[in-house]
Amino acid sequence: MPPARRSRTASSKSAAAPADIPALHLTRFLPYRLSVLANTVSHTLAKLYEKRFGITIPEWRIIAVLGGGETMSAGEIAQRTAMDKVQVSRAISRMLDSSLILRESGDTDRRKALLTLTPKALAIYAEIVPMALTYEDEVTDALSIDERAQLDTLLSKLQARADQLAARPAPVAAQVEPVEE
Amino acid sequence: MPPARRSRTASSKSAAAPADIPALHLTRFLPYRLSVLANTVSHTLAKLYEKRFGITIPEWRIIAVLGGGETMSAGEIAQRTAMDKVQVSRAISRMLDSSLILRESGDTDRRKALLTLTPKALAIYAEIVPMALTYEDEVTDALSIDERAQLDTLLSKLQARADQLAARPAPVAAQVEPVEE
DNA sequence: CCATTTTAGTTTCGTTTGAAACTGTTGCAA
DNA sequence: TTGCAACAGTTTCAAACGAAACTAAAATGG
Repeated sequence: MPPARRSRTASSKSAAAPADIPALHLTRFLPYRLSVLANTVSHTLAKLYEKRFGITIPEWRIIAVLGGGETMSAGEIAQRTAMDKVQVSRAISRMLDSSLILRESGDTDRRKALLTLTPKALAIYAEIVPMALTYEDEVTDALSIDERAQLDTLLSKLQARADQLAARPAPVAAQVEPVEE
Repeated sequence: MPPARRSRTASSKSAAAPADIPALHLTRFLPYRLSVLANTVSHTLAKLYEKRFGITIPEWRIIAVLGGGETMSAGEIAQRTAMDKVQVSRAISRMLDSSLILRESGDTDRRKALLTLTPKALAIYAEIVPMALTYEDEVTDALSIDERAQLDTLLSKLQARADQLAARPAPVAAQVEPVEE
């Protein structure tokens, strides 16, 4: 069932009486729901990774993109994992310490370091991928086949829109001085 | 279109050759997609809140649940916002500093503090709710009416399942010693 | 060529986080 | 009662984070 939509009456700015302010219920607020769901899922998975392999989510992501045996630069990893370069840099230095990754500076461009997984990391990859996919399956088991396809579509559309809105410069017009009582 | 499902061949544990390991593409991996989407959305919204009102997401959530003018304890807030008590405690102390919240210790139970928004915070509530709903609308504008209903259903089902899986005790059987090369 | 800008990645710094320990209060039970 | 467990909330400490400054190498262009 479509959620009952709240009415959006104009709000009087100084109202201490909450009566005419449109209500917002967090539990029906999309950003909140997404955040809670993503959190639950990530957290569960992170505990699994941590317990079994002692790695964090950033490290797992790097293993995931390099798991095919490819070699790439930190920048490429950042793009593919949607992490920023600082996060990638730190994860890589942790992985160097635990010899999960190999770094050799590029031949043609000495700024770019070529990164490859070590056999140790590849062994983790081989074990962690089935684990991750199993967990994903367990979650999506809550859905019918049709619903899984819907989910795929919806997530893509929402991400595209969210990206678009995120890229939009801050609404300058609404820039007013902070609220005072 | 339903995402092409990856085959799940058995993996040889020590394989340094990546050939027979089931592939995992982050961009199709549900936990990753959820995390990126939730992140994009939260981040965009957080910047809006911060710019306009100088508040963080935890503070916004507290304002959201107390915005009706109700009074409740920190514990209740924690439940309703899905934040843990530490996060709530810290947000409240920030809000006390900026006089967004009022705390009076309970009469019958002096452990529980009764929390209420100040008029200043209610004014923020009145302004922020339309902003938040507008952003939500902008995001969901990417979807048809049908799709919005689907989204509601899917998120509820996924959250229920994720909660269930999170509550499940860690798979003890899989507890093996860390991977060594 | 040399000076400037751009790019790749790292470091730093102040803040936020999460887990665990802690304080104070209430409820329960011998 | 008083002694102990459970509860509400806070503090502490170490790890993780993000933004911005920084270093080093390549590309640009006058």
